[in-house]
Amino acid sequence: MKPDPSPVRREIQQGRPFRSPADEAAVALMRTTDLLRTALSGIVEPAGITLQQYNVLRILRGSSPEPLPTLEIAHRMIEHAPGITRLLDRLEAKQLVRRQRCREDRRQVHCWITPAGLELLERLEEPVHGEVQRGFARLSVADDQRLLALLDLLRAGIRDDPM
Amino acid sequence: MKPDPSPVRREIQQGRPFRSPADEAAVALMRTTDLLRTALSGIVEPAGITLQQYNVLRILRGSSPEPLPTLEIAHRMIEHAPGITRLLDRLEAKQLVRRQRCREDRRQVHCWITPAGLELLERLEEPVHGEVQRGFARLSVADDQRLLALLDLLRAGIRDDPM
DNA sequence: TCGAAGTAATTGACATATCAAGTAAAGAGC
DNA sequence: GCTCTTTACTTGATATGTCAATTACTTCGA
Repeated sequence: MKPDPSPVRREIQQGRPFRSPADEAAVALMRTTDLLRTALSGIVEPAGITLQQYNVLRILRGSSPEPLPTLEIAHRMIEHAPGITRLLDRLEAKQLVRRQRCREDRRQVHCWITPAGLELLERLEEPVHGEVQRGFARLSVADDQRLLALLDLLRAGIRDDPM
Repeated sequence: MKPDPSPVRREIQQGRPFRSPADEAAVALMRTTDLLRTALSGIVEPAGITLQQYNVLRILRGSSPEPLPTLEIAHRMIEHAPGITRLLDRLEAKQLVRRQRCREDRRQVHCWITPAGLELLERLEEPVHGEVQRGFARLSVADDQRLLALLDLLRAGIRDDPM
């Protein structure tokens, strides 16, 4: 009797087994994140911002009332974002952030979150948190921490592999 | 003495702690996947295709020599892809897939991978597998399986939460 | 203090993604 | 066989992402 293919293999209807557990975990990782992103986008986008824009607002709230220079925001983002300037253009157009060229170093542009931005974040806080809680409902707190530890290891491995 | 902030918190320079372990794991998940995607894109894109296109080619190789209808490919993709038609347009332009309207059901369009597509996949096979192995080098096989199990649980939770 | 090198951010050209509407064919019900 | 619904895409409009080149400013080093 054939062994049951794993959940990931069933989901993507892959006939052959994966070449290694790491390959299977890599696919599972991307699928899972895609699902999570889709779920969170579904909460954040009705409010008129993308998940990345939401992330930028949270970063700016974190430093507020201090401003952050543009590229510092890019560095702190969850997902690598080369289009940071235009992303900020859009947030500024929606009046959710304010920008001003820095006086001490005139190459930099400082960004702040506006009161409207703070208010929007506040409105989204509970729904986003709730969605994450529901998504993770089947994992215990210990599971969350195991997952976290594995992901930390993985990031360390990906980063210092010579690409 | 202050407790050391977790790796994720240090990476995104977040001052305040996360609201729950699940929230922190969600951020870690997105960061980790972004890193992995970037690393894999770095291997696949020099060959002239995106990671999503690579994924489509692998799906078509999986079913080859049988063709797959367009939307069936979309269903099997790792990452949800509404732009499947144009994605296939690009692969067809590169002569990596071939399409033909289905005779039995003329609404469907059948897609095959071409010999050039198969050859490209073969060239990328080792580098991609190698990159995954190196990235996962710090995790044991048992770790890979733990990670996989946690991700399977998580996907199940995200899917049947009423969004 | 002058030029070379480095940084911070912007811009332009182009590729890709997203969403809503449209088209064509198949199937279901009478 | 004739409408109605559903399915399987396709298309157009628009937003967003990506990469390379450019501008403006600072810093470093002789």
